[in-house]
Amino acid sequence: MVRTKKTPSTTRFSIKDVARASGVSISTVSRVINKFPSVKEKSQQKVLEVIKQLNYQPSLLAQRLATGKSNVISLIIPRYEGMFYSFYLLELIRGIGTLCQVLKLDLLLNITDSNNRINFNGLGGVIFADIIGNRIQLEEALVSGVPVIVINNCVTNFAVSYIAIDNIGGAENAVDYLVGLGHKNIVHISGDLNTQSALQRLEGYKRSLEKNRISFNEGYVLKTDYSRGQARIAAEKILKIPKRPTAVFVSSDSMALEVMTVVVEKGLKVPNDLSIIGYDDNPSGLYGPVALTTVRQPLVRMAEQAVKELKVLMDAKDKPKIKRMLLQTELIVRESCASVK
Amino acid sequence: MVRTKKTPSTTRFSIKDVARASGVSISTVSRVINKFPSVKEKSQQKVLEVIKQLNYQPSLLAQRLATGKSNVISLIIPRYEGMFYSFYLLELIRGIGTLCQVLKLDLLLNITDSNNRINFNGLGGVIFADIIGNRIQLEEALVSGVPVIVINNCVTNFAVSYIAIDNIGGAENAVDYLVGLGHKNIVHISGDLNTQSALQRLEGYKRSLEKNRISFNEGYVLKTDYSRGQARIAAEKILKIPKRPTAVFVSSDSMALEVMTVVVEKGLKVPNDLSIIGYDDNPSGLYGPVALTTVRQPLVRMAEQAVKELKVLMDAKDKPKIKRMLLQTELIVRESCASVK
DNA sequence: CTGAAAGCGCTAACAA
DNA sequence: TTGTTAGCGCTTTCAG
Repeated sequence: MVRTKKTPSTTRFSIKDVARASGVSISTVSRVINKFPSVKEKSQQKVLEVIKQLNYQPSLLAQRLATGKSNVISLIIPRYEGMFYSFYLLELIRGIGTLCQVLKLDLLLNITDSNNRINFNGLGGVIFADIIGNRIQLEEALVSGVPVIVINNCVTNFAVSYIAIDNIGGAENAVDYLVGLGHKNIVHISGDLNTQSALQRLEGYKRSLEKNRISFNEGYVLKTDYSRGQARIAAEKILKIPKRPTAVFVSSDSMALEVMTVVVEKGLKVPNDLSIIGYDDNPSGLYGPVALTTVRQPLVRMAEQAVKELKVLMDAKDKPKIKRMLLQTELIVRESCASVK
Repeated sequence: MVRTKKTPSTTRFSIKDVARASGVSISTVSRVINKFPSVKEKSQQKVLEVIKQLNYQPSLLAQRLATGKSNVISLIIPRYEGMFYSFYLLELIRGIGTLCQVLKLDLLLNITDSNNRINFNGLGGVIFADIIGNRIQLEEALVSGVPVIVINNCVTNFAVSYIAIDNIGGAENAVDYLVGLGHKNIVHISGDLNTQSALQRLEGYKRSLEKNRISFNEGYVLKTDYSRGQARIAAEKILKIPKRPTAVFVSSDSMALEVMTVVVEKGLKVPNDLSIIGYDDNPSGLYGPVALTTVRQPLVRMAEQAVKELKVLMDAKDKPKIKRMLLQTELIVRESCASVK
């Protein structure tokens, strides 16, 4: 029976049209599309020609439905205030997006908070760009059975693969560097301690002190929410400490820059009056009164690794075992730290 | 005939399972899913219950294939060097992503250059985040018939809706402001003149000069590729101009910051020795020796407008007519410009 | 108010 | 090497 003609959002040709126009069966067209070697040269030629002529593109929808496998992956981004104010996310998207293009994966973006049920049905895989505030989604993803990979967070309470950055080591190196320059009076401006990164950087700070036999002073840890405003407050506090610290390890570059600004405002000099070391290798660290010494995280590499690993999970026949990777940071020495005698 | 069981990437329940478990037909389940009013209270209850129990989620793929309409939109991002070094893109993604979530649109990300054929089949709509280097894709999209909207570029040679920012006006205002402060000797550091934005900002600069009866001097336009490196070179050239300019209008904040750094390095003062005005309202403009006066673009609003407009196109029964919108900028006065007597 | 059945565009046995 | 056909999971007439 003839059905009323549908009006698809984009009126295009289907495999049937191609088959008809090239005088072969649908299957043959399908074979050509999927590059089966068994198609006779001649038929292939003809089909390819028609495809070009009609400007035909196979419907991904139908392909996926038929094969039962999807090459769509979703990048799940927490709708977290700080998220869009770091350049972290952009680097991530760049890394993931670029690699997806190469691997012929479709990248779906999902900016979401915990109130949002997301439909994992039909997804080939999922990447969580951090999981702050998205634990529920992670749980649901896991239950649904899609391949999942978590980025930038060492998730221990779920059986899931992750790829993160060695924040503890990075922070430890940074403080070690300061100690190496002769500093003993080192404060730390921490980020939002609800985030794992801030927690780990604080831990790295402590470890370095301990290793270097410098006693840890609770009052030397200034807590912030990663915002510039709180960085400013912290900086002012630091400058009021009786025996003024000679160095500060700041949990993010943007905060470090704010600290630098405050210091300069007070008529003091960086690095002579205060050495500052940041974290992130944010490009804007190159501006400011003096170029910021900082810790670089391999964000793009982390992103790419995540996609590669996800692809492995997606292609795996049987359930592969969980992988947990930690990427190392790199100390970027510029001009905001001086040695002290 | 019984087929070999498929192994879909995610093994989940189908509408059939729900139908069976609730003792109704597939159609009834479908009606419940789609909130048809004609379903008997009792059946509905039962179905809903089973759905919850099985944790069933309808396959978007199948839905789309069956209805012939897709609520997937693709954001096409040129793989353009500068793209990922501005915060433009992040703001865009934030605006678009957030609104998509609200409107229940799936957002696909497509980072691509002109070598890449993208499959518009199955897409509900397309947004071009600028079209530098993606003219071919735009053309193909238009041919394919998907609803298209272009952002940040006044495309005149294609019959397509766009929503862009009034760069000419923004630049003109900036220079007017400088003139208002008494400056007559104003240079311009332009961006990559292959981009429309740079071209328009240059145009705005010229218009302001003309309007204010200041003669235009070709040598007062320093051309760059929007990079910091070239900004530095430009800044050095400016400082060598015999009768030193008193103000500079820079085509981007990041370049303006570099100029500021150079000026400070030479032992000069901003804004007393040189007034600087940027463009973008990049958050990092708040750091640096002095807070940067700049031109703010309504990026998030532009992004949201684009999605809204695209939705209109997607929902339209008949072909709606082309819309072209220009959003106004806002001058953000901070401390990098001084008046001159 | 509900069910049967066709069909969306494609893939993948199976048979020829 | 190719065509036939069932079926992916859903929507949508059409009949009841």
